[in-house]
This record gives sequence, structure tokens and C-alpha cells, in this order.
Amino acid sequence: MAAPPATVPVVAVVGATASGKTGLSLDLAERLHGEVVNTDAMQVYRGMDLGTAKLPPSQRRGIPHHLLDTLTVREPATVAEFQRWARDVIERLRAKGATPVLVGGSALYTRAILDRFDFPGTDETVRARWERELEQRGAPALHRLLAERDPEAAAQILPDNGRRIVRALEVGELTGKPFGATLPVLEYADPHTVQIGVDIDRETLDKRIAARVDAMFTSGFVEEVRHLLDHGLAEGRTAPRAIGYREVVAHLRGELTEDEARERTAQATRRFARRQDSWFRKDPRIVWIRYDDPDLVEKALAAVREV
RNA sequence: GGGCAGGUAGCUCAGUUGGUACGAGCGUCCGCCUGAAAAGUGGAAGGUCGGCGGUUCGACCCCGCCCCUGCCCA
Repeated sequence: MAAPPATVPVVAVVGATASGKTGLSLDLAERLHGEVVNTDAMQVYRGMDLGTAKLPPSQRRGIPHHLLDTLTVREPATVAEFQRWARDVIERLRAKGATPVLVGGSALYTRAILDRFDFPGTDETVRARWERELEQRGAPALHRLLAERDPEAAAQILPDNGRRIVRALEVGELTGKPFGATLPVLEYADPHTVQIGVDIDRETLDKRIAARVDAMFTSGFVEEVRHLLDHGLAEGRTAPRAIGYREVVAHLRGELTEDEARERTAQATRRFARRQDSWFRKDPRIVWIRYDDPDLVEKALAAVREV
């Protein structure tokens, strides 16, 4: 009988954008004989490099990186699909004895991969119909309808949140069951899982974000966006919503100056970082280590050994 | 030196014939979140209304002086 796959842990590095996750993930992968698995919702897009702070191949220290550049900007990204890809990669890596080191700031993606987390399915036609309804009747009207069909979901979802209302109605129609509209409990799909959180104070983080955004713009970010527009960025559903990209697209359309685009990008990134932080802080399983802790890597390795 | 405009929430600005600031957007803070999640969404905190003095029962709103900012004239 083969050794149980549980002997190879699943390691995830989480935290706010620009906190230093990437560096830690490389160190951990090296020390654990592992490979990196991206869990960032936007780094899956081919060509979205500077704006997503994607690590260039030359800086990957020869460590294989998975789930980068899997989609073109025209294609929609979805959590459920990503969950399948990631779990598949993780399984393959563990089967060959390599430690999967997940890195990324997309909290929902990370949870969908690590936790017991099932998605009830989707249907393009049904979804499109509800989205039309939303547009024509408005969110509060649909919320009243949801209240009749699925009172529990309606109680969880605020009347102005059209997106969630549509999804709840879609799921109800598809499954005939209540949607619930609450997140599953925090429970790892595999107990040999550890999450390392890179802890950083807001003031420092904001400075790093400003520096990163400035660097993005001086190294050709606007050109990257211009090029992606030629490849259908504007027609995509998810890619054009990425922070930075939407601002630069507005700039290229003449709606913003480049300075405004840069300032708004930094602003949106800060806000995003705050949202990430509130997601991750709620997960008591995460082992937090200061970004500037001289023993960051050793402490992270110690946490890995404990699982 | 003179004239004009303006100084109201962290920022940009509304607003009241004198009666407790109705503020708004953005930001900040806190929260929600199951197939768009770098998305979507709710709430809260924040103001000696430039300073001093005067008029008035009562001034952020009227009067005087002063300070600051911008523009114009000299």
C-alpha cells in the first residue's frame, strides 16, 4: 500500500497584497521541495503581468509555478472552475511527493480549495435571464421575489445586492433547494493543511502599495493594458475589472489622466488590501508571522512541521 | 498698496430671509460574502461652519478688524 498522501502537507501563504507573500512562498517551496500553486484570481490571465505583480519566470528560482496564465483576457474566471484546477494540481504534486505551496490573495479562492466547499452549479441561460430581470426590475423587486421562494437566503442577502440575489434565484431554480447564502464552516478538506499569514501593519503596507503602483507605471503598465485591449480585454467579463486595468483603460479612453489612473489604482489597491485583511483575519487557523520577522521562514517551516 | 472671489467633516464641495449643521461624494473605520471575489454589498465615526470682537433673546449665516488662499489691478 502506498504511503498516505497526507504525509505531504498542503501549505498556503495568505495575506494582503504587497505584504511579501511571494518571497516567502519561494523560500518555502525551496526548503520543502515543493512547487508553487497560484491562488490569485487575476494572475490566471495571460498577459496581465505588471498589473497583477506576477513574478517573472526569471525570478522563480527554477521552481515550477502552476495556474498562472491559464486564461485569455476574453475568458471569464470562476471560483468553481479554479477550485477544480487547483485541487487537481495539488493532487498531482502530492502524488509525486512535492509539497504544494499555494500563494495568492484571493481569499474565496483559497477557501474554496482548502476547505470543504461545494458549489451548486450554474447555468448560463438561467443566469442571463435573471440578470435581465435584475436590470429591468431592479434589485429590491427581485429581493421580494427571493423572499417568497427562499426566505432564509433573502434574510441573509441585502435588498440592494443584485449580484447575490441573482445567484440565489439561479441556484434555487437549478437545484430546487434553498441557497442558504452563508459560507460553509471553516473546515479543511484535508487535515494536513497549514495556512501562513504574512502580517503587516497598514501604514507600512500603504507605503509598499504606493511604491509598487509607481513601479508598475514606470515599467510599462500602460503599454501592457494597451496591448491587452487589442486582444479583447474590454470584452472580457472578469479581466477588465481588475484593479489598475480598469483605471488604465479609463485613461486610454481619455476619461482620466495617467496620474489620476495611478492614484486611483493605489487607492483601490489599499481598499482591496483592507478587504483581504478582514477575510483572512476571520480565519483562526491561520498562523500569522510578521513580514519583517528575521525568522519568518523558520517560523513558517515550524508551522508546516506541526501538521 | 488697491479690487474681486473664497475660507463649512481627512479631501472636493453643498447649505440656511439669523433660531439647535438635513448635508453630499470620496477617504477612514467596522461588517456581509458559495460559479465576476482585484468583484459585489451594508453600516458607523468625523465638523469650536478661518480668528477675535460687535449687533441680537439667539449668529455658521449681519457688522468691524485680522489671518490665509486664488485671481485681477498697480
